[in-house]
Amino acid sequence: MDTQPAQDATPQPDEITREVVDLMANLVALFHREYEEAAAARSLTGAQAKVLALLRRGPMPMRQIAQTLSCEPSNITGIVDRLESRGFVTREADRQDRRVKLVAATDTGSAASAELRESLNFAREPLAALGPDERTVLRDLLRRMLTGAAGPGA
Amino acid sequence: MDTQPAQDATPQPDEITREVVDLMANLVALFHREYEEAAAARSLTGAQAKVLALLRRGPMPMRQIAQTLSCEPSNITGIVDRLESRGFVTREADRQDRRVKLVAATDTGSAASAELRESLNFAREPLAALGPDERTVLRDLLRRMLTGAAGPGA
DNA sequence: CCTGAAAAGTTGACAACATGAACCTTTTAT
DNA sequence: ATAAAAGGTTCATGTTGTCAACTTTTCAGG
Repeated sequence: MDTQPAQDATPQPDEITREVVDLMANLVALFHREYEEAAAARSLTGAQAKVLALLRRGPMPMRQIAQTLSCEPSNITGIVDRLESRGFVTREADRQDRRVKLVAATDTGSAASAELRESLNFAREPLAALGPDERTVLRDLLRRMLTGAAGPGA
Repeated sequence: MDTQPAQDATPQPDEITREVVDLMANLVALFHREYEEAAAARSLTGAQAKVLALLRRGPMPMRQIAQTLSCEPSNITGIVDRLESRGFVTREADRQDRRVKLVAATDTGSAASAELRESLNFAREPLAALGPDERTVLRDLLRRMLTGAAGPGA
């Protein structure tokens, strides 16, 4: 295990970084599957669950939803259509700017979202392998990673 | 900081766990977006890139691909169709069992996959916030989480 | 005031992904 | 030899995603 010097122009990623990326990819895949499953168990798709989760803090304009999820506004139209037709959200025009449609979760929607969130906390297998102290360390590391990047606050 | 005793039947998730789950969800979203972007930059979809990544270790039957990605075999048919039509993979019958179709990456396919993997290592913004020691700690934690769960080995 | 540019959402066409049922081929068991 | 089972594919259907064109509302100049 000789430490190889970073060569000239290419920022050669060290072994640790490479492995962390791989592990992360696996964890992301696992997380993603479980999220989809948990959503499906409540007859929601992943995308619908994500939108519903965004509305936990209050109503939000279509455009902002699209920006937060990094997709086209026209895509959100369809997702909200389906959520609305099932009574999970409502659409109403903003008083200040009538171009804006504020999407708000109904009680049913909030309940479904909260329930899903709770189920995630419990079903999350991977975390079971870590003790309290380790979770704290993990939390701090994740915090650093997220605030350093595109941290949307809170 | 009083340690609250686990109450009776409900495994009340502590604050730390809850926050870790939330952070994880954000990180997963970020990772996912970047993966899709990196794949799109090589005119691959996320699903296609995932399949191609699976073939890094050698040819694999359709069914096994489906199982690994937790989806229906019929879904893989389409994805492999598109990869094949672009020369990224080949399909050939297994000698032992001619029902089985072995999907193998072509040179072009392997190159694209490797390139994407490399680009991930470098583009991974969140990791930039962590120093070498912290990455090591993170790696160990992630390892524990994955081997404890449904670790498919390495 | 009025006209035109810009912003927010929606619509329509289209491709990819995902599922489930029905089907064909090959293997395996009886 | 025949039936059951396993691996893939096909078809129908629904959701997600993009892009371009369009409507409505707001805002900026003249």
